[in-house]
Amino acid sequence: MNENDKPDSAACSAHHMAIRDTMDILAGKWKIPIIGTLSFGKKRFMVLIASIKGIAAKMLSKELQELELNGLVRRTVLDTKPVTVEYELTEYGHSLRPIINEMASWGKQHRERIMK
Amino acid sequence: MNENDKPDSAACSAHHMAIRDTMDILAGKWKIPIIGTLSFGKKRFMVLIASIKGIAAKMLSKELQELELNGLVRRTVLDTKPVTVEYELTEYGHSLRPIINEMASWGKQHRERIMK
DNA sequence: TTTGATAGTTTCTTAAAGGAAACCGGTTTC
DNA sequence: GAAACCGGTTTCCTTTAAGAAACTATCAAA
Repeated sequence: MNENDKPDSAACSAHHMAIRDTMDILAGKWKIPIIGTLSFGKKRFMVLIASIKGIAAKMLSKELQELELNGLVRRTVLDTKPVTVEYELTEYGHSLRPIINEMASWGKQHRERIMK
Repeated sequence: MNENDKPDSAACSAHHMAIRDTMDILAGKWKIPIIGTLSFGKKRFMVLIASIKGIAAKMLSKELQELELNGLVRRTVLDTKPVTVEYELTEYGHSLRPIINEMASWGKQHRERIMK
């Protein structure tokens, strides 16, 4: 294979597509904070609002919907006096751990590298 | 530690920041295709334009500048008849491999999961 | 019956990302 | 001298992401 050839562009673009899928799922300002917060256990809507500094209700609800759609988060309505809603990471949601950890450690050493 | 507490919010937000740094570096529609294409070897500007389907000169040049700024890509001007410019991944650029591979494999199985 | 809590939605506005097309400066071949 | 090649930049426009603030529906306690 010559360096300047496109090597198997079909497999290659499937590769890029898979990466983009993953990026899209984690995209936006709030997905990581939300997943990070939920990784410590289930939380109600208002608790999330309070835990994630700066997030607005609109954003939280929108991002949670996307995460739920992708099967990463489970939403449970509880039959309490004022209705409460609990959000938690699914098993599948937890499967993002390795990726997130890799990104965190790369990001950390990158910051150090940039500083000096 | 109670499940509903914020556990060490300082370390936690440093963690999120590191993840965001990594995401930002890979963000945008073209970073992954560019890195992917360069991972097979150095390429000239026009070759990149031709290899990366759909990219416009403006975007390519902008994204390459960012990648260079972050030390992931090296730009070399060659003293040829019409000046040509070669772009290549640095060692540092190659250090993204593990992350990119993890994202690719997670993305692949996610796509399969969504299909069924 | 008014107030407060919960879990959102709606509306309006601004900021950032991205694309299409034209342009530019240097060089070289016809 | 005209046209072409290379590596961009500029301008203009559209789309998308995000934030702030107000609003809604349901229930329960005071």
